[in-house]
Amino acid sequence: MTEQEIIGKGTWIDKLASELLEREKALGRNTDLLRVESGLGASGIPHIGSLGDAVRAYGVKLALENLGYKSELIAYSDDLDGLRKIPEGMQEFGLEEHIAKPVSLIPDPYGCHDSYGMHMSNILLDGLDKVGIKYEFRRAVDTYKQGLLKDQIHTILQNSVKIGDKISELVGQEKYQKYLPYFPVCANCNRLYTAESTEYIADEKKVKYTCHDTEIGSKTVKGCGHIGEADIGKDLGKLAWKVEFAARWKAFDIRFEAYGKDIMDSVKVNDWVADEILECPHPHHVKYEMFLDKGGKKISKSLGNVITAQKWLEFGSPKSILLLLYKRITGARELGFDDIPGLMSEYNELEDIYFGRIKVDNQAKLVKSKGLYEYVNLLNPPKQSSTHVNYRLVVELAKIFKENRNERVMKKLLDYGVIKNPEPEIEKLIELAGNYSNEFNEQEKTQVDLDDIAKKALKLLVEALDVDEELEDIQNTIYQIAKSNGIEPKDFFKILYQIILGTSRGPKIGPFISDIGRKQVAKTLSEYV
RNA sequence: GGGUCUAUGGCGCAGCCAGGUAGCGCACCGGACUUUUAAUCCGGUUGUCGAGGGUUCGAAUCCCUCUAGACCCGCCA
Repeated sequence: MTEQEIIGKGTWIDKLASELLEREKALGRNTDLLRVESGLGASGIPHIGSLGDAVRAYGVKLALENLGYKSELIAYSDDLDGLRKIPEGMQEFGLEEHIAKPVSLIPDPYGCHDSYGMHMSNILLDGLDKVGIKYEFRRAVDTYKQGLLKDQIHTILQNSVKIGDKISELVGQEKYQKYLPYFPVCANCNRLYTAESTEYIADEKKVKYTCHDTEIGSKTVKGCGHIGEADIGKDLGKLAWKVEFAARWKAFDIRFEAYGKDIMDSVKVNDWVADEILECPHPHHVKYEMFLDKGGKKISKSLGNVITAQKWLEFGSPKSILLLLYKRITGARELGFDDIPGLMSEYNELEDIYFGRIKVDNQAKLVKSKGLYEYVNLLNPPKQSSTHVNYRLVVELAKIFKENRNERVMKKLLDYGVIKNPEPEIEKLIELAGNYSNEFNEQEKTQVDLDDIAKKALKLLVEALDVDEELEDIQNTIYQIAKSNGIEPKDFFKILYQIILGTSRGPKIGPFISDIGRKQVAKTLSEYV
């Protein structure tokens, strides 16, 4: 591979940006400002996958800028979507009565935002802020209220028959051969979906509707019987997803949008609508797989396995999230909090490559790794490398030291010669790794089988540890006690590890006992005698 | 019914999207060190890269077919 074949920073993001540019040039469009878009769901608690959509779109924006173009990320909250079901863990808020209402018209159950939808969007925006992503925030509710899509809605409704047929042809959904792809919000009961559009009055730009019972999932939602007209430029109502993106792409002049494979069909239809009905070439796309929960491993029962950015950041750095999202886009991936330690180390490794401390022979791979490092730092990499401490090591130490953790773990790291000075960065790492060890290394109190001989030996050890003067050699003491009581030293050590650490192995036990404190260990052991 | 992804030592995975020496962790084996456990350190073994075909000087990587599994869509957004 030669130098000139490498585009930008050599990552998939650069390749995508360059494809986008070539396409724009071929289309002959103005490239003064290349907008990229990310949709934010607002009906449920945002998963890390929703964050990924925006983070990756931001990556493309960075790549475009790096190639010399101006770009901007629009984060668009779909807060006119109706609430379809009550999310896990939110049963107690009495949201039943708000089913089918736009999430921006439902009060915030937590009382801290102007609506339910804004509360949810805000969790995502907060996540973006925390990892350093910059964006222009827009809301569906404002977009429709201000009539920003009215021309596109008009064109779409005038062509509804053609569109309905095409939807049926492309994805096999026949619904829009019968109904208009526009859902008014009922002026009487505020519900979406119950109000069924029956007719479009093109001259007045109004949609006639009737509010009646409808099925959402397996439940029936009551309509109020209201018959009304909705002005597409003023009144609340929204396009069906199958055509809405296209309208938005044209109105906002969007040139790139990534999408998850779950909405592949919608994108296919919207691309056609944009190209053929609205006569505005659809944006460049990339499809990504969904993150899946780890099969069989229940990581966080209480939280229902939802991985939010906020939860992730209790254990991992913002960069670990960015690395996860930028290292790859293809491929199905099972994701869990137990990926954090690996990502934390991988970041350090990338940093070493970037600063030349690790040699990489393959030139293309070197460029790619360096590029990835730069993207993880949002193309603003540090001037010098940070101090590296292995995350897993800190987790192990945090497991041992629960009291005065920061101080004692730091001291151990200094003793081991892993670090030269205590640094705030390391403190943060101890905090993260400490949270991780608290959450995932719950040691079930192992049932330790002790016979009388073992108990006697244990008792002798307790007495030996529980004296005031310093012990010369705890390691040897343990060994001697085992031997003189007819226990295999191997078995005796195993018993001690089981009691102290809940595992059958561990660090060299003499110095380890000193670290924890002799008296403390004596106390723990005495509970088994 | 339509679609997407995945398949790489015993186990878990990376590498594939821009073809160029098949890698990592765990496990396993050997050695060093410690009077003796464990830990640690050093070294080592383990592969028809799911099957078959094609492109190429060269394929885990690109293309086609097949097999198995997972997921998504076929309510709605």
